[in-house]
Amino acid sequence: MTPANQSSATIPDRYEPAAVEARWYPEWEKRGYFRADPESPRPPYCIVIPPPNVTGSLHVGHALDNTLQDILIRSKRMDGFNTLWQPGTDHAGIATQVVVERQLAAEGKTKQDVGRAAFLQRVWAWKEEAGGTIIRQLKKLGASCDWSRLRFTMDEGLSRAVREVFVRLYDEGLIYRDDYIVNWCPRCQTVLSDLEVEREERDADFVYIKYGPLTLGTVRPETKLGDTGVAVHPGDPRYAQYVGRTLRIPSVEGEIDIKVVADEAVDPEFGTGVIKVTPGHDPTDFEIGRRHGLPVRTVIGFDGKMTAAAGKYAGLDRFECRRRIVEDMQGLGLIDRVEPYRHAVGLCYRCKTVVEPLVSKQWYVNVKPLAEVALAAAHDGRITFIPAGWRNTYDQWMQNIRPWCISRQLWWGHRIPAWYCDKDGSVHVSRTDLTTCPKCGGPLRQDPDVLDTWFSSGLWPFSTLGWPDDTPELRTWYPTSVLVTGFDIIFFWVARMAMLGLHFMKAEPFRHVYIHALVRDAEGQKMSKSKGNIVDPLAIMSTYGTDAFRFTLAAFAAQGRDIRISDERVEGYRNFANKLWNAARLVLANLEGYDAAGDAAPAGLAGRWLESRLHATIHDVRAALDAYRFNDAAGAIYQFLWNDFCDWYLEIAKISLYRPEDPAERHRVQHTLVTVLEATLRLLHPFMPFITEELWQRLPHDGESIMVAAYPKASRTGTDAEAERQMGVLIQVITAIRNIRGEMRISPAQTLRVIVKAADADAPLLREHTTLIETLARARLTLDPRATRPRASALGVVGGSELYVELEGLVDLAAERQRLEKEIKRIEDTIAFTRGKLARPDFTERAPAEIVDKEREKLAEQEARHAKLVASLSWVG
RNA sequence: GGUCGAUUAGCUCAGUUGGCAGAGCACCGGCCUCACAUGCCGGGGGUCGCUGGUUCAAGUCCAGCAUCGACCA
Repeated sequence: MTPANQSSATIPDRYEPAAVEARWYPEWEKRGYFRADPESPRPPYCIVIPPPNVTGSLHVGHALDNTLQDILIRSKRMDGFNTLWQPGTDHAGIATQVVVERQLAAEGKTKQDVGRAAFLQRVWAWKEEAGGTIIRQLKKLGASCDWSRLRFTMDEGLSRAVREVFVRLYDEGLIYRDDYIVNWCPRCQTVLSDLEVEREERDADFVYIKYGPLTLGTVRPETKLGDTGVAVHPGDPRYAQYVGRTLRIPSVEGEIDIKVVADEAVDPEFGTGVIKVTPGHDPTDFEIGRRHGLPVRTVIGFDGKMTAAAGKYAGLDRFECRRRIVEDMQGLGLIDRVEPYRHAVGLCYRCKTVVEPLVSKQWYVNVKPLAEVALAAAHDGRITFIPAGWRNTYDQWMQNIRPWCISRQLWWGHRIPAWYCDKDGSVHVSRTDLTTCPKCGGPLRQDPDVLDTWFSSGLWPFSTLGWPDDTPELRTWYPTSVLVTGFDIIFFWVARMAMLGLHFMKAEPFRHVYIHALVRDAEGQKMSKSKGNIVDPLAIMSTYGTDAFRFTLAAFAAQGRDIRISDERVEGYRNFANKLWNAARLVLANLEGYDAAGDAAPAGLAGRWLESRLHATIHDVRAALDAYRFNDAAGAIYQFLWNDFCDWYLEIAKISLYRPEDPAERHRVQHTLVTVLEATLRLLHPFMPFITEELWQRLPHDGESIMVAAYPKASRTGTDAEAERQMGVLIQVITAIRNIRGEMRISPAQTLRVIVKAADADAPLLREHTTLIETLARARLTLDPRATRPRASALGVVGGSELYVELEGLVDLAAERQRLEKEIKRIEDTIAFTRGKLARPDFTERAPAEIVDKEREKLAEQEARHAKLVASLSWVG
């Protein structure tokens, strides 16, 4: 046992987080506490970090996500598990490339100017420059990741995993190339997967165009140039006569031929029930076109401008073309009418440019078979969602899953391992780079595209552990224990990790998926740079301390809710940290003469009560953590520390500490203070790692760091019902006296004289703890079983006992009369309620006997209390 | 349009098997009481969105409605 190593004289009366945080984190890291050991015989516990963008910086969402992970990891580590928190970052293909392109643009250059190799060199340089930021920030947050295992999606091992997966899926026929309609971002110059397109409601003109005998509505008149048909619902009698015919109709480009087809996809209720079919520029139309053999006519190019096929509109921006074509049609009398319309527009999730559906040749994963396995794993409980409701979201997506477009027209990322032979037209997919065609020996060129970033992060739970090699890490920690992330990422990560993990590892990548809320600002708005309502976690940490920030996040992490964060809320928990600091200061200031090694006599009533409360708290915290109820865990500790420990026990302890007539009693109190505080610090450590380490080191303790001390266990004999009951009586007595003082507006400086007519059952208890009551209530007690109520006194009733607080000369009695009347009114309401309940035969006959008995008991108590209060009215008249 | 969620004190939110509504902040009153004014003591404040239903008993279960939100199309 290490003795307290610093006297309280040197401890400031306010907790100053900055110095403490700066001291302990490097120390923990230096001592290797974060390091995981795959050879350890202890039970494994593993979390892989959802990898943040390597060149990004920490936002509040990361802070929440990683605080919760750290709470889990630290508590499990302390609890004896062989924990690995696997850190890493991803290369964020589009986002990172955009940044570097912008840097080049500032120099007046494009990436084509510098060329692919030089461009990639610049991206790597930028990655080296910016790549450390988020890692440093995670350390600032206190994250206890095993940094020696830091991985990056584009490092050598993970790149090998990516290639292995690509080749295997290709060999299994699950990866293929197809000409299909894709989401194209004209700004980023790349294709996007369905998931990477965001929807946004926008106002638009719904233009009704005359198509010969038909009229149809569209929000995209410019795509009219690409129309190769019109479609109606097969059951629509209005248009049945036209189906199958080819109409020659006037158009901006002169007369054109349009085929009329019937297709189930048309909603007869919508607009006129006729739609134009533009297979080259609309996903639905593409499908309709395929079903009816309509040709694809591409009129908008990859640059977002009209192509040569658009005739006189060629070269115009697509939106400019829209205006012009409406004008022209208006001139030709081809517009029937224009109506306002609100519809969802697809936007690039990185740059918010309106996505253009285009037909092109891309690589796809047929994820359907993988999804079926992933679905089954969630159904039979191998993967459990917490809260369970998120499984629905996962299920629905998995059930309706569509082929995953994985190629991207970017330079930054994993180059697709496919080579084309122009001589014989063959395609070769390979684990190793190829130079000559295996078939004809001719030259090969590699596919210029790279893979979707999410393709590599989908492998994360096993690629980071060494796959495709059979490593000790994989054997020890796969499947991992839990994935902690936000619901916005269920499809991007959770679903892909589940599919790929199950496919390649034949086991689920994680047993639990804990989905937490999204962090919003104080008004409940989603944070965004454009709104300027970004809460900067680093600013909060430096103002209020990392511990306060972490605790705030945990305390608000109730399941299934958004979290609104604001300075005031963090301030409250900053105060909590300060409260703990000062409580410890009080303890440390009173350890003189304390021998930690010496045996303490059994604690007195208050000590036994406190230990019982502590055990209940430990039990609650563990149960809450097991269920990922972080807010309950945080709340239980907060309540115990502030209310039970500080408000009650410390005040009681002072009696013995400040009046050391009885050294044995003083020693017992010291012992309770030290052991309870020490255990509470350990319980709190995962939430507030810094302040708890600092205080723990100053208290007598075993071991070298709280980080590697044992997480408190709730023993079976921990709770002491009798001590809780007895303390409950004392607390009620003290509160009753304080209540009279408060209501009567008697100064705290005034010692009250109180005559106690104790109920027989409680008389010994009250006699034994007279000093305790007197000190906490600031009163002088006279215990007298035969006391009569003095004139000019206030009455307090606790159980069967009566308290007479002498008011002679202190207050006017009308005030006490008022107070009594208020209390009588209140108890009469309660009695009426209870009587009403017991009067109904339905209740007494049908409710369980124990519930009815409880109600009867309650009523008796209430009536006794009422009688005493009523009787006492005459004493103040 | 489909799916899911929310609606509880002035504000932000807890409320896990149905059994007399809780917290923090804010507010009111009293205190610089030798750990802490980032504090201490006391207090007020809610038809638990609306309407029905099940039940002895509903914030809690069921149905409908209203409002808000998210996701998917």
